[in-house]
Amino acid sequence: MRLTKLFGKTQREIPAEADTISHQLLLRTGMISQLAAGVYSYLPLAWRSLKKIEDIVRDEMNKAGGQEITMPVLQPIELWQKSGRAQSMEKTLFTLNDRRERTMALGPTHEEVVTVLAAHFIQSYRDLPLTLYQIQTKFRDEPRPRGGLIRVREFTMKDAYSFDIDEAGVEKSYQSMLHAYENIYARCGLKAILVEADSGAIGGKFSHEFILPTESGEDTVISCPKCGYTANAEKAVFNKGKVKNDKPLPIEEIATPEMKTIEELVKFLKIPSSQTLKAVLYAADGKFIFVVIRGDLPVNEIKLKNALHCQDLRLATDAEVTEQGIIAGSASPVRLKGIKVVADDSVNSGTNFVAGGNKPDTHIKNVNYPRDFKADVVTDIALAQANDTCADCGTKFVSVKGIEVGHIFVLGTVYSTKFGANFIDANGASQPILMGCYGLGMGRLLAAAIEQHHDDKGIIWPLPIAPYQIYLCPLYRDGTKVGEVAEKIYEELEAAGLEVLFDDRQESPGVKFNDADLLGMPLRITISPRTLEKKSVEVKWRSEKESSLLPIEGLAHALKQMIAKKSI
RNA sequence: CGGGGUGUAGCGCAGUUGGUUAGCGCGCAGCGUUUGGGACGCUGAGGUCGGUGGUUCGAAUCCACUCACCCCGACCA
Repeated sequence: MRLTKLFGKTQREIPAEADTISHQLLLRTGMISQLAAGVYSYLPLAWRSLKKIEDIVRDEMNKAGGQEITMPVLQPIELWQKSGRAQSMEKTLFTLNDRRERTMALGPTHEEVVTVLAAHFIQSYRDLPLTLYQIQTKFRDEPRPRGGLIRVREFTMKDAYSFDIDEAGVEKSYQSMLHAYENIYARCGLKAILVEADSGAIGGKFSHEFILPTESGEDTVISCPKCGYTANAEKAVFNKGKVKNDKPLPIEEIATPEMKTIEELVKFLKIPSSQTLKAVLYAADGKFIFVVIRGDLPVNEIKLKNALHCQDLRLATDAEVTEQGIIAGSASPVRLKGIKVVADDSVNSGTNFVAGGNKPDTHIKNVNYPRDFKADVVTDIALAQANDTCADCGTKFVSVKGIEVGHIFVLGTVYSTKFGANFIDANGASQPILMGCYGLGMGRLLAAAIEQHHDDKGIIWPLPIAPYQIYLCPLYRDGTKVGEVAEKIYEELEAAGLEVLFDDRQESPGVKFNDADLLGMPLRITISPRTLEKKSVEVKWRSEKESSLLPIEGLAHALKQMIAKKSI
């Protein structure tokens, strides 16, 4: 491809709206263009790269036994009402009305449709196991699109669905997908880590996420450097330890003037925060919830949400707190009546805690569970952080931020039961099909790849997903043969099946080199009077500092070898 | 939805105690000189100052409403 013909231009300045590095680079290279919040056009360079990622994904899906299909984006809302997700996904679902005023949804994912499809065609255990997948556009009205391609409202996703007759079969399907995912990231030249995850709104038994570590990531991964335990912070369990375990003493009110936060209280009383109980007030689907947790631990709202089985969870407003007769800054589970209490199991990790007094400027000493207060639910609702200790081996956790680029679930019979997707087993009995689902965001993977592979000059494409393998960069000079030779080399390389982006612009060397670095094709070939004297061209990997000379004679062959060697 | 911010040329910005022809840099077009890390000169094109309504002799500038986009939180590939 000639740069003078390529649709899309590089730009020197960083667009003001872009904060994330991948977003900045995608815009500066002219790969994407925004139409609305979370809605983008993909220009030729981005599209080529996406196609390469698709090819890899498709290949691995096929190898894992998947069959490619395409399902409708336009879906009757009744399907979503039947699964219950019209409610649970609520505003995320894009809906529209057809001319007969029937409501349709633009598919945010395809569990409903694929289950209906499976129900149509699967009758016997002989039809199973089966894995179907598609690579296709999804629509989600995200509350907040962000970071360029990292979180968008219209995006291409590879989604696969497995169907099995029993647990053992599900396990097998799940494992083979897991391996396919690992292959995909490796083949794209990306380092993804496998973490245990919360299964979220899709529902189901257990799940894993693949996270690409990068600073601008939305997720936090907690891992144990010793035993290898790795989980999303949303899900991670940890050892909360034991704190002072003295004999329970009688409760006692103490004056704590102006002490509203745990921090202030701890300073004032000169005790560790782990010796206090913190109250956090929530509204869960509009109902008031009193949460108690040890003072040194943050609440994990995902775990809390799961414990409450609620759709919507938010902090209670000041007005709601006051309405319940609770004194903010001194809220207490002791002597609380008529309010649902959820306690983190850390309330059992010690004795004689300091808790709120539910009176202004007052706290209570020597609070013990369950002697002094009751909880409707006691479970793990604490958020794991770096330096917490591993529940398995007691080592301190480390944490890393990253972007979720893949998520796999075991669904069980959640959808098959709702949509009557059954099969006849070997004994002639009807049973619901066991399902799994496996998602992978294509555009997000592209963005994450850039996040992981760039420097201050621009992108450094991993070879397998680079839009072009080679950046051909002649430095024109009047009265020399540079132009002529470049044209010839361009034709030869293309003829040899190499992917070449030919910078045929009449620009100064500085401009060309800077664009070469910005665009980040893996190999740069420079032709100048200087190299021509030696009947050579200069070859340089974008990822490396040093360049070398290669003879023009047999160049295509030599480059192919370099590329083949790099691909291994 | 809650909190914060920004809308002036394709991009980055200035101009905002109201004052007439709205500027600068990059980019773009033409000509010339240049050429191994974003060269230089000259000439030129390009603007509903996000929108609507108001105040005023006069609004990019003041007021009201509104829209869009970005960032932080709840959601997710």
